[in-house]
Amino acid sequence: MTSQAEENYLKAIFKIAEKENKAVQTNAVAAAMQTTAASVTDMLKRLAEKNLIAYEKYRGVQLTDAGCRLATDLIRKHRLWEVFLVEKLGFAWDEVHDLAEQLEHVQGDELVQRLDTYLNNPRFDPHGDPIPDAEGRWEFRPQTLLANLEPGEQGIITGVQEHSTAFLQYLGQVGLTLGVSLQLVERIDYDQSVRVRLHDARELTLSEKVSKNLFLKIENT
Amino acid sequence: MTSQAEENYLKAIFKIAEKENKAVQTNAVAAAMQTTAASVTDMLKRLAEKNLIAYEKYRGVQLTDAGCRLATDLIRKHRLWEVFLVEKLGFAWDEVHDLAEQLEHVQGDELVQRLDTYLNNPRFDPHGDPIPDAEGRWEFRPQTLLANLEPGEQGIITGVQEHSTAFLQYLGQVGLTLGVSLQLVERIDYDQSVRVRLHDARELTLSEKVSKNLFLKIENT
DNA sequence: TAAAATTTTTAGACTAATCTAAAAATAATG
DNA sequence: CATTATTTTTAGATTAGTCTAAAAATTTTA
Repeated sequence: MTSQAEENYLKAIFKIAEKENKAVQTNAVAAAMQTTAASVTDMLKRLAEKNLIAYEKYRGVQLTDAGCRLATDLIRKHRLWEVFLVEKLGFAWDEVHDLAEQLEHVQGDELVQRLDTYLNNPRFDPHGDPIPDAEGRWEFRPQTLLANLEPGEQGIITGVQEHSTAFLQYLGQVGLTLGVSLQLVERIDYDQSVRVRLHDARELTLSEKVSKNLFLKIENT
Repeated sequence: MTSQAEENYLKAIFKIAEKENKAVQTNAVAAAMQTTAASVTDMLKRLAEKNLIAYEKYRGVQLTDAGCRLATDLIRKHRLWEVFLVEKLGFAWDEVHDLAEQLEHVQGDELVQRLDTYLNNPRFDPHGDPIPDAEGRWEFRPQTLLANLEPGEQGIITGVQEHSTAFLQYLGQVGLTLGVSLQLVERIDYDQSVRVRLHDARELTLSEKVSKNLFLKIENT
């Protein structure tokens, strides 16, 4: 059996490993978990003992197949619960993370399977992140940052890079949510901000920061 | 903040206090929590420190108003989640206890409130137990044990005294669930077993044990 | 009401998870 | 390549929650 603390470490390691394709460093985990390197070292020993990670002193860690599977299951549960909270209970997309963080630790395969069915086997969560299936596989969906669009190109919002409450709330306020279609009108050379046109012809100016955190699926017009 | 362990103790104390109207004994808590008296004593000190119980050495405990409120909130959450699991996810009434036991510890007032609304503010859980409202109050519903019915009297099943999987499964197998209407045909003197007639004219013989664990609302015919 | 039985508490130890401070290993730099 | 700087690990403590075994308090019984 894995404790909640262990599960949280596994998830953190998985997410760091997703971005960098080298062994995950102790300090990176400490930063992600908001704790000290010493605590991380202790936990890494425990996880290695349980064969959930391959750990070599001073050399960083990698998830084993078992650890990777556990992490994937956690992410599956987290994202399914997020769908539930938004679709069924009517929470906003910036309100569900902390609740899902708790719900993902509830044990019960049957529960996850039934929840999945109840939600009609969603493949993406309310932030556009893919939901692993019962076998731990998930769908890859090609998407581009708004920052990489050429003027004139058009796309549908499919996800966010940053998940902060502030960013999600801002997007919600200006009417940018998943599925919204927009066209890049112009990129300002001076500060790399972008002017975009929405479906209803309304125009918005978005900072470079925003454009580098918003994913779109480019539409052929 | 209260830990899950603390919450479980509060709930156990609440449930024992519900039945006996004297101070709750250490050993009773130990039995309910399936642990030792020594562990209970340790926990009682912690809970007293937090003013959740009134504790006097060797004299047993009572919940304070704060402790009682916390216990009630937990029961509210537990029973709401049970409704969710049965009504929305299609679990059987004998499968939901352990899952609800985990879900009840998820923190978030907004979550509970929205869940309650989503489920149409149910007043009773799948076993017929009352669900406290957001203020901690619940509905009293007069009900009688099948064992106390007179021959000829008729009633609707409203709840169970015992919550064991075995009992619930047995009831399910013979078609006895909440809302089922039945009439007491005869009580056998020899072993106090009862013969009952269902709505569809089918007759069943139920042991004394069953009749002492099944609640009914008597119907005036 | 004194002895026996029961209940409860204390004492001391253990594990998981965390911390700070110091030591050790690795990486970076002049 | 020797010396900093950084990263990581160890050492030693702390807290919550649990345990066993023994001591203390209370209750029951003769």
